[in-house]
Parts: sequence; C-alpha cells; structure tokens
Amino acid sequence: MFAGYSEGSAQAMNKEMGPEGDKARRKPRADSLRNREKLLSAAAEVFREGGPEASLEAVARRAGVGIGTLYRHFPTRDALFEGVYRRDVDALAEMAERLAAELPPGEALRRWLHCAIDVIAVKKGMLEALALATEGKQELFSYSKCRMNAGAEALIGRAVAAGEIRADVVPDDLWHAVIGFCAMRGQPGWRERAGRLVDIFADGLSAAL
Amino acid sequence: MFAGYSEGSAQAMNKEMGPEGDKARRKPRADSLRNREKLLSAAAEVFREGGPEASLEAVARRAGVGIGTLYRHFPTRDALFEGVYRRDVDALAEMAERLAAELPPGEALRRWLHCAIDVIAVKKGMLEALALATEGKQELFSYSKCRMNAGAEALIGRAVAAGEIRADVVPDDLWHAVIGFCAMRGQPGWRERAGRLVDIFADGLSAAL
DNA sequence: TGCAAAACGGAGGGCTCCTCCGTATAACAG
DNA sequence: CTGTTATACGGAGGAGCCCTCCGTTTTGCA
Repeated sequence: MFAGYSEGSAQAMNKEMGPEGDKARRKPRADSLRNREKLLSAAAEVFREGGPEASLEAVARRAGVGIGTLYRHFPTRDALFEGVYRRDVDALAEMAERLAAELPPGEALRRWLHCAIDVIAVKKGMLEALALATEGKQELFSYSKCRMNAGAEALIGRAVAAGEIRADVVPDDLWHAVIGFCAMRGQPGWRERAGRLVDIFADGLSAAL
Repeated sequence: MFAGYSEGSAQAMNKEMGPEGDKARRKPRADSLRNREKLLSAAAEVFREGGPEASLEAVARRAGVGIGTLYRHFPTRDALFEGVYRRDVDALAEMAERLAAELPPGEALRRWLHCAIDVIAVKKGMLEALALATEGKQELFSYSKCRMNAGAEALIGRAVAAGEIRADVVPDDLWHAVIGFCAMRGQPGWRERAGRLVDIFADGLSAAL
C-alpha cells in the first residue's frame, strides 16, 4: 500500500460504483504530493551519502519536513527504498529485456550480469533495494518484483531454449547471485573480484549442459 | 590484539627495562578473565537468538556485568564477533585443509563450498563474522584471516596444479562467493538456492579449462 | 465562503551506543 | 598479614535514532 495512493482494492462501501469502484476520494492534496517528492529526492541524497543505514530523521531534516510526514508517506524504511529505487530497478529489468533481444543468448546473459554489478557499484543504496525487492516483501514491491522476474526470465528463456545454459535456473537465481557478488562491496578490489566471480558464474551456467 | 591477553611473551620479570620497553605487566586479574568468559558465552547466545544486530547492552545484561566492562574487553562490536566466532572460522579453515588432503581436487573444492554454506546456515552470526574476517580489519582478525587463506589456498593450489580449475582464482574469491551466496539467507528457500548457486559456481571454476 | 478531511510537524517514550569516572578489588611487596 | 597501587568494575549520562500520537494547519470541495 505505500503511501495510500494505490488505485485498487477500493472496496467502496456504497453507491453502487461500477467495476471502477472507488470511493470518490478527494484528490490528493497538493502539499502532500510536494512533500512526497521532496522526501524522495532527499532520501536519494542521504542514502547515496550515508548508505542504506542512514538516519530517517536526517532524511526528513534534509527534505525540510517533519519526521511525522516522512512516516506518513513511507511507513517503513523499506517503503522509502521502494520509492527511491523503483525506477532504477525497472531500468535494470528493461536492460535485461533489451540485451536478450539484441545479443546471442549466452552473451546477453553474461553481459547483463556485468551491467547489474556496474549499476550497483554506483548507486549506494541500490543493493538493499534489490535485496528487498527480491525478497518480495508482501505486496509492497510486487510491481518491481514482477518487472525483475520478467527481465531475468527473458534472458534465461532464450538461453535455455538455445541449449546454452542449464535448464534449472530461475530468475531469482540470477538476482541472488548478483546481489551476493556485491555483498562484499566496500573493501578494496571488490569491483574487480565481482567481475571475475560473475564470469566464473556465467561459465558455470553453461558448463553442465 | 584483542583484549590484551597476548598469549605468551613471558618476558617475565625484568627489572630495569627501558622506561617504555616492556613493562613487566601484572598477571591479569582473575575477575577480568572470568568476565571475559562470561561475556563471550553471553554474546554467543544473544547473537544466536537475535542475529548480529543484537544489542550489546543485552549481552552485558545477560553476562551479568556492566556495559562498561563489555566495552573494556571488546571495544567494538567487531572485536566481540572475532572473539565469539574465531574458533568456528578456524574450524572452517581446517576443514578446507582436510578435504584438500582427502579428496580429488575438484571434488574437495566443491564439497568444501557446500560445507561452508552448511555452517553459515546454522550459526546465525557467523556470516557477519566471516565477512569481517575477510575484510581483514586492520590487525584484528589477522590470525583468522591467515588461517582462512591457508585453508582456501590448500584447496585451490591442488586443484590448479591438477589442471582442474582456472588458475586465476585466489582464496578471497572463494570466501566472497560463499558469503555472497548466503547474503540472502533468511528468505524462503535460500538454502536450496545457495546449494544450486554453489554448484554452478564450482562448474564455472573448471569451465574455462 | 465555510467546513471537514487530510496532511503537517514535533514533542515524547523507549531503546541503543559509547564515554567517563568514582569505587571496588586482586596482585604484589614488605 | 597488611598496605599500596595498578586494574577492573559498573552504571549514570549525553547523544542519536526509531516510531507514535495528537493538537494545529492547510486544502479540496460544496
């Protein structure tokens, strides 16, 4: 549910609304939308600078709103992550689909794994966001989760069909591997090592024909 | 060096040493040793129950000592981890050496990776401990780090010599992979997935001839 | 223009981290 | 055994964070 702007589930209590059924709710207030935006960009900054553990009060402070406002819009830290990184997760999923369409199956997969690491390397809070999205916390994230699966599925499907990788791989496997390889980011040389691990992993995918 | 009880260095009673040199230190107080032990087992329990984020004050409470005492013995959370998990890390390193000696190179390596996951699956705080040890924070952990490298090196060395895996693998690669594969522990089915990822990874190690 | 619904903000309770320092006590000398 | 003194003890206290609750303000809508 997220800050309450979900379209669905309305369950309008009366008034024989059509299938569209939603209690004729007031239009969201202007200040609400404004604050939501302020919070998102403040959070992006704060997470970038301080990592995913950064203080939420700091986010509210930077956004220039009260802490109460932050919690109303994003009841949990996770919800805030979802808001901040949703579009990045999307981009990654899209890239998967594009690569799947443009490159030979095996190569596309390998390339995508490397790209994913690149993205995570730059966006500091991204790793957490991905992990959360992968866990698929309840309904939250369901959208991102869906996109992610579709993207990875596209890569895997083609490669399996072409007989280039083992057939028992599922989308979550790819995400977990990528996230795992970045788990130790922060120490010297992690980037290079992650690259190597990805290559080994990609080799492994096609090894057990 | 940890809380100051560097093992031997008897260095015993010299008179007239340099003003700094090495002061003939008193024998550690009995209550100090006792409290140290109490803290370690309390920490083991608390971390097992509450994960690696558990409150240090809770540890002190359970140990029945003041918070100040905890901080004197273990100035940081990391130091406490080191104390609690040192022997487990050792065990893992030893197992690497044993497997390397008892099984065919490739098989030994694969088997060890699986074992490592098993251990981490059971010991709740272990993952953090390993990650810290791998990062090799300063001098702390240097002992564990050393043992770990030796263990992994034994596995890798034999496999490379036998031409069974690629030659550019270093010990840290193995640890990072293992830790990474466990990064998502906690969600349903992670155990099974981690096993699969390990197999893929092991395949990949020998794929690039 | 007026009225609620919706949003705002921040005080406050509860918890944690970590430091500091007066008090207690174990090791050692005489 | 007794006195000295280095060490260790414990917990109060300052600071920060999380999250809730509620009186106040703003805004959409009639």
